[in-house]
Amino acid sequence: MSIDSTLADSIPGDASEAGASQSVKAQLRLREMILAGDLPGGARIAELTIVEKLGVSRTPIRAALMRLEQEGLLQRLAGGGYAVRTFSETDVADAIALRGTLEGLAARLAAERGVAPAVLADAQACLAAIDATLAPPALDDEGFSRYVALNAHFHMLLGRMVGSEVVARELVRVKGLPFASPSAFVMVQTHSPQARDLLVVAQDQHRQLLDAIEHHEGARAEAIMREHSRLAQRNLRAALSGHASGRVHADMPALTLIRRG
Amino acid sequence: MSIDSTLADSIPGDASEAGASQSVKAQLRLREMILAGDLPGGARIAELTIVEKLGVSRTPIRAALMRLEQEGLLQRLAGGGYAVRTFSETDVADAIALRGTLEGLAARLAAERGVAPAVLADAQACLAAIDATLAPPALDDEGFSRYVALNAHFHMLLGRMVGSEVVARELVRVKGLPFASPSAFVMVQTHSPQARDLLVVAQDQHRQLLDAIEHHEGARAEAIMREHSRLAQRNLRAALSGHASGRVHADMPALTLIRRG
DNA sequence: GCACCCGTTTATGTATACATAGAATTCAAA
DNA sequence: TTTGAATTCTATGTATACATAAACGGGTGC
Repeated sequence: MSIDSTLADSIPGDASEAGASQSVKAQLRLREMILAGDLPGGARIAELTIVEKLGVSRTPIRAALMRLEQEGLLQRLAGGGYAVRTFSETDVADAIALRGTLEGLAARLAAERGVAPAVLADAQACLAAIDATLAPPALDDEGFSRYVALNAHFHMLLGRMVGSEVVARELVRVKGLPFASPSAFVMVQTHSPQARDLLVVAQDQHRQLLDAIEHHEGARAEAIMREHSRLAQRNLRAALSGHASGRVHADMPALTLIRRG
Repeated sequence: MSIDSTLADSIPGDASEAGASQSVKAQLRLREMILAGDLPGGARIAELTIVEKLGVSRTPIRAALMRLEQEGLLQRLAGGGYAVRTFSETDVADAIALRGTLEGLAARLAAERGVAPAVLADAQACLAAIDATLAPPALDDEGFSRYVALNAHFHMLLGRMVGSEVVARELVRVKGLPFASPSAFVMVQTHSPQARDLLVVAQDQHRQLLDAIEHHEGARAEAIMREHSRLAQRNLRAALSGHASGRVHADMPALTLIRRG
């Protein structure tokens, strides 16, 4: 089971900077800068500024900017050029709901059409690994990190369970937004006492989902995934209240882009 | 009520070629060529070929190709470059289901959150116009064309009824594929006796949708939109059987891109 | 002192030249 | 004749020069 492959998709070629084309490197570095808050939300992005910051010419920069716009991180301005997009609290909630809806569709289709045994086995193995991670009564930071990676992997496998290329594609797109990803706000709860319990609940939903899919229970599978996405909504709210109280979490750079309304 | 504005969105700036930037013009012309079958499905697209065909330089061509890939009409090849994407029958069905699911989400959100009276009034006016179009007992080609335009307008208004920018955005994206649009295969049925009846059914669903939204009946609104999208599935099947029998409809250029499995 | 106009500057849009990697073709040798 | 290797050609990735439009600032006139 290749967990690391989770990180590699959505970017053409390898995600590591070595050997990647200039435009991909620029895309990665720009995204990093945006998420790190180096380019604050709403700030106008001028090509020439980026050129002298990254040291590559305008052509690959332009390509990277176009892709980041498609990704949803940038916004075209009226007179040309881009700005770092900001998101209202409602935007984030809607993005999570959108992901839940799409994952619900994916789950239903997988249940109705059946799933290749190999993928199903991968999913079972992934859930077993999550169980192992959740075994200790209290989790350290490394345990949470492991959970995040495995959780992302499981949700990626859901994309593989859908027979549909079209749906899988759109699913990847929606998960692209930094805070719409399945494990976006998990780290925020790390230091709360109920943190592990939330993950236990999530993991149970994972198991029920697989059970529903295996028994071709489409409606049940869909309902589970929708409800599953509401865990992210809860974590979002927790993250934002932490944000309001001034505690900006280093693990959650995307919080910078969320404007409180 | 500006019906024509329906056609203009999804393209930055004005859709008419005059005054548009070279890259937008190239994008429009390329899409036209693909849909017309000038660039057959699966064919590799070389930048230089397009350059000499359209007479603009590589830079705007590259931008246009990137956008068309994002739109779903082109596919990146492994060694760089693009190919005209083809779609299986299942792909098309999935795309329609995907649209139905997203429109269902939009309808539910609209119902739950409420809709601005002005937009609701626009929608009512649109439905009245459709009623007028469907009034005669038999429809000529011009009547069907009118229906298609009004139907597209109504579905566009659904995007405006969602409070959510994020959802509306994704909805536009999904409707971008030529055969996933709400009135994609309507014209195919033109010469069948039950053609008008299908539109009457669709229009009734429109009315029930608005009723559900006005009464904040979220689940009902969602269910209606999902079922509504199944009309397109039916039309798709009819179109493909016509396609199989050799009758290629001039009104349905997108059929060229669908490969029969 | 304020407003308007003109020039300058800076941004993006476009064209094109150069570099490099991959594919295809051709020639030679077995 | 077939296979392999080398060369050439072609396609994309990259850099940069040029054009144009918009915005900012300064100057002048009222």
